[in-house]
Amino acid sequence: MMAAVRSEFLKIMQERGFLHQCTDLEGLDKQLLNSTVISYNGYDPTGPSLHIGHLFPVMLQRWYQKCGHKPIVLLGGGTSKICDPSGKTEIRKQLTGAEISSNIKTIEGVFGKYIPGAIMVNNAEWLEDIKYIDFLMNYGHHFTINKMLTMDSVKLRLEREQPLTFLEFNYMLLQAYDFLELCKRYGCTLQTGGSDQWGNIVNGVELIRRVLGKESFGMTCPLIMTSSGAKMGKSASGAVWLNADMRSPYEFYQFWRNVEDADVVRFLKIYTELPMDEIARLEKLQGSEINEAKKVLAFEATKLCHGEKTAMESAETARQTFEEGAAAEGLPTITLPRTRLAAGIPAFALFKDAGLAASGSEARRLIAGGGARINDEKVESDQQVVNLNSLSTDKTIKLSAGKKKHVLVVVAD
RNA sequence: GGAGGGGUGGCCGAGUGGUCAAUGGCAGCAGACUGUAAAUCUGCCAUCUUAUGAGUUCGAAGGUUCAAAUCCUUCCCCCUCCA
Repeated sequence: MMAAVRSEFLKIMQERGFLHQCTDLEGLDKQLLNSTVISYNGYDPTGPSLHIGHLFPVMLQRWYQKCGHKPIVLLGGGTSKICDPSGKTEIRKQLTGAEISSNIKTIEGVFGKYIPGAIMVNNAEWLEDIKYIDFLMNYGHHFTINKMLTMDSVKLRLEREQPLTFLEFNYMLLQAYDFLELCKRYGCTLQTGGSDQWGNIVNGVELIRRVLGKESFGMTCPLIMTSSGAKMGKSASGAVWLNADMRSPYEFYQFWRNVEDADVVRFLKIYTELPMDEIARLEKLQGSEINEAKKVLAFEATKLCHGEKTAMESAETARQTFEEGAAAEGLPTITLPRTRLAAGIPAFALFKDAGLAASGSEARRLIAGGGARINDEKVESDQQVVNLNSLSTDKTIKLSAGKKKHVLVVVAD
């Protein structure tokens, strides 16, 4: 059983399911109790937005700040050029400098929302100018190949007989160096991360001890999977991004609204800031009542990401759409010129244009499978023509692919 | 450097001259059942064009053949063992 912790932060981590491993739980607890501790969590800007998978450490850092400590958000502008082999079975494509800096630009805003005022640094700042010989001389002797080979990230690749390049092999050294650098610059003594980061984190703690003779800590969160074993963050139509221009708040809301029963409570603890006793109350719900808990989850999570007003709008859109079967305004929308509609559009083409199918063929398949509806009426043929007569009284056409995906077509004069 | 094994659709993995756009599993999509859940059952699932259609696939390029993912040649890449 885990030792009883006394600091507010660790208590929260424990009861909400954030805690997986810690290099020295008691020691860290004491530090947190006695002083303001500075910690960091690294994010590699590998995409143009963070997605739900990133939210776990973000929430962790948010709590950390709330508990009166100082979180540093480290953007891996330098390390993402290398690709972390941790948790990956094969090499990922390398990013160019331009991609990385454009990613950083779009990602930064999200941190501002979740962890306002956090220190943000980019490790390119110190990694870019590293001199190879100097680096080897100063730090190379602190690492042994023997130990590096025992690291899961390395061992796994070797066992699976998948190539691990020297480039990737170096990732852990650079991450350890990051921690050391942040310790020197900001007095950072705690690194957090996902459980796949454990090896990298431990290396950093070790390096700090050897180089600075200073104690530091590492803490990881469990790898979050859905109950059915899927990785967090993907939905039917791809990653669930946090940036509103890549995934609308309504869709973000729907992602949470649609989680499996078995995940609701766990997600409430992690992805919302609802008090524990409130969560305990929701936990007691049974059967279809669980939908209430899902609504709370969806609303709270959306509120954190997109603000309360938007969350309410999303909830309302969902309510109208699913509980009233209406064509709610907040649904994703496409606009068509009146002339085009007047000329008549075959159903399959319209579904394609609305983004409900990736190609004409896919739209045909959807229609053939009986999953396509126009204004809630099943589309019988892909040749069925949609024209001005299809407009409902409020000048829109509601297209549905399956029961959950709806798009409104509005006409522009 | 030598010997051997291998590269097949998002992934795993069959197929070793025609019946192969390619068995099966996973993932995905849709339908039924439900609670906007899970499980289960059913259908779809390389791609594309308004289609009982089409040009293009089995690492790459050539060749043999009426006919190739399957045979031959060259090349690229990966793995194992030996040096």
